[in-house]
Amino acid sequence: MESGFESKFKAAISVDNVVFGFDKNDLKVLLIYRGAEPYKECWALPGDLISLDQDLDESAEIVLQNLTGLDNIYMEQIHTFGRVDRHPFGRVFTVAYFALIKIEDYNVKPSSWAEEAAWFPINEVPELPFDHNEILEYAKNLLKSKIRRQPIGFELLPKYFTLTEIQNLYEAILETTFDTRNFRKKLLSMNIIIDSGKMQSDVAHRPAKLYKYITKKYLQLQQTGFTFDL
Amino acid sequence: MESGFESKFKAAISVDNVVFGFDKNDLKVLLIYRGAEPYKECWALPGDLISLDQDLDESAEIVLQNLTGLDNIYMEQIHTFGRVDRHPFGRVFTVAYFALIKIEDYNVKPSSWAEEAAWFPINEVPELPFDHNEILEYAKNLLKSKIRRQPIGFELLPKYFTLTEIQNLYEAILETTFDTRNFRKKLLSMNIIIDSGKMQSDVAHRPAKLYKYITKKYLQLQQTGFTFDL
DNA sequence: AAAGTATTTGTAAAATTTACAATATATTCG
DNA sequence: CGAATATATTGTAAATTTTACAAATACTTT
Repeated sequence: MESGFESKFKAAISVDNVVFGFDKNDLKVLLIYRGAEPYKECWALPGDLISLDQDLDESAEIVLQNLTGLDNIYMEQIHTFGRVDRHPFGRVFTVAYFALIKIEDYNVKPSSWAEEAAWFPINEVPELPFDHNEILEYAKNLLKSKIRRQPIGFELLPKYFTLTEIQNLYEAILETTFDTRNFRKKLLSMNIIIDSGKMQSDVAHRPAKLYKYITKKYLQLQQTGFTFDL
Repeated sequence: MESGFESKFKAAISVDNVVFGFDKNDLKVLLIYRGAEPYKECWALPGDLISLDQDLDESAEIVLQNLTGLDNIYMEQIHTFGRVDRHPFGRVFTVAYFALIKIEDYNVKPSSWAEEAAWFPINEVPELPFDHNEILEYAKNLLKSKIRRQPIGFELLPKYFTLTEIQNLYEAILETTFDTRNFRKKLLSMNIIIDSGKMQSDVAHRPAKLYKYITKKYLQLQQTGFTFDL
C-alpha cells in the first residue's frame, strides 16, 4: 500500500507574498498584473514557483524582487496552503509570506512576467486567482493580531509621523476606533516614540507634532512582546 | 533564465507532527522510533512524505494516524521548513503541525514503519534527525505564546483536574512560577472552570477539589482570545 | 497523637484602565 | 483683518485590575 518515493517527488512549491503598506489612512496591499499563464491578465499576489536549489525563506525574497523590484525586504512566513486543486498545472503547495513596508521608501517596478505592480486599498482588492483571496484574508487577520502584541505599526509609517496618523493606522488595521486621549496616553507610556521636535506643515489647520520611534526600545519590545489593548 | 516547469515539479512534501501531552507535571511530546530509511533506528517526530492526492491538512491527520494510531486529532499547522539540504533523499519541504491531547484519553500504538511510539518529557528529548529539534523548538515557543492568549491548557488536562495541576501545567509550559493565590484568583475570574463537586482521593495529604471547564465559555473565549499575564 | 504534606483562602496598596470635553493653533474665506 | 474652519492637544476622578504577602485547613502516615 505504501507507494514508492517516485510518485511523491512530483510537487512544486510556490511562494506568495502579501506586502502591506499604509498611505493616506488606507491599509494597502501590493498586487501584480500577471503576464504569464495561468491566470494571465489578472491581478494577483506577487508569487511564483520557486527553484529547488534555494532555501525557502530566500526564495520568498527573490520572488518578490523579481516581480516587483522590492529589494531587501524582510519577509515573514505565515502559512502554507495545500489544497489539491489549488493550481491548474499540477500539485503546487504555496507558502505565504508577509511584509510591512513604508510605501514612500520604496519604488515598485514590475519585472519578469509581472506587467504591472500597484498598491490596492485593502477594501478594494478585486477577486484574485488561485486561493489568493483566502491568503490575503489570512494575512489580514495575522496582522490584526500581531499589531496588538508587537510594535510593528511603525514599519508601515514614514520616519516622522503624527499621533493622529498612527492612531488612524491602528484603527484601520483593527477596524475599530479609539478614544484619542487614552490612545495617546497608552502609546506614549510605552516609551517607544519620542517628539522629534519637527512639526507638520502645509496643512490647513493646527499642525501636529511629528514623532519618531526609538529604535533601541523598539527592538527590545519586539522581543519581549506587549499587549496593546484599549 | 526562467527555467521550465518540469524542473520545478520535483519536490516532495512531508508533514511532521508535534503532539504535546501532559502527565505528572511534565510536558511531553510524542515520538516514534523509525523503522525506515532515512535515519532508520532513530527517535523522531511522527512525520512522513505525503501522497499528492490529498489536501495538506488532511495529510497531517492521516500521517499521524498511520504512525501512532491516534485518530481524529485536531492538528493545527504551525510552520513550513524548507532548507535545501534538510532531507537526504531530495528536496523535501516539511509542514509542521501541532496538537494538544489528553494522554490518558488515547492509546498510542505504532504502525506502518514506526516501530515504537512513546511520550518523552520535553526536557529529555534526544537528538532528532532532520531538522526535528528545530521544529520541536518552534512548536514549544508557539505553545508558550498561545497558552497566554487562548484557554488551550485544558486540552492537555483530564476532564477533572485540580487547581494545582493546572498551575503546574502553566508553569511547565511557561517555564516560570506563579503566586498560588493570584493564579487562582485570575483563573477563576475568567469563569471558564467550575468546581465539579468531586474531590481528589488516594493522596497522602489534604485532598484537592476537582474542577472541570465550562465548554460554552471556553469556546467563546477561544474566539475572543484573552491574555493570561501574571 | 503528632508529624508530614499539600490545599485553601483575604486584604490592602499600587498600578492601570476607563470615561469624558474644553482649549489651542494653524489656514482659509469674506 | 477678523471670523470661520479644521484638526491637535491635554487632565482628572472613578473603577478596575494587579501585586505582594502568610496563616489555617484537612487528609495520611508514623
